[in-house]
Amino acid sequence: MEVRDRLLTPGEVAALFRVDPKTVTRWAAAGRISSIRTPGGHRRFRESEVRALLSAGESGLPEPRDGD
Amino acid sequence: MEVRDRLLTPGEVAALFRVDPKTVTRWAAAGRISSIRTPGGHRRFRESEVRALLSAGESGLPEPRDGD
DNA sequence: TAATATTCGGGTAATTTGGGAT
DNA sequence: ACTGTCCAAATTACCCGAATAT
Repeated sequence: MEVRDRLLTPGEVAALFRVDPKTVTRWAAAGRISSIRTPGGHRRFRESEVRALLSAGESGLPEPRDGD
Repeated sequence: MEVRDRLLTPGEVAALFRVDPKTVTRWAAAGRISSIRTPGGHRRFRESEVRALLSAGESGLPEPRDGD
């Protein structure tokens, strides 16, 4: 759990998952992904969490890890 | 193996292979093709892997599998 | 301050999922 | 063994105007 983590915009997260930015907003509203709120009400997402979710697919093959 | 790879939707993969989207889902469930899951449960596929599969099998010989 | 792009909200189509029967 | 179709439920995409970000 990194203390210092780069924040991604809804548009950036959407591009990584190949979904609409509004879909990312729904994930945050449903608690499927943690989000930070700017004072203006816009959402930001932790890059480490997003990358972890992107790697958590079902491939049937072993996933490479740090240190391999 | 790039972490950041374009992702394709089940419908797009199905169109490329000229099969029903459900068939693509079965390939993913059987581990024949790796897939990423969105937090909502929908599948995404790596474009590089799909193109590799589309280019494979040009030999005219049957593909070796477990049990052959 | 102004200008542009993005991200709010809601509402309604389209797509995907999973199971089951053919 | 593999694929295409039918179904209901869930998820996602696209529409708008207004607010926020840079």
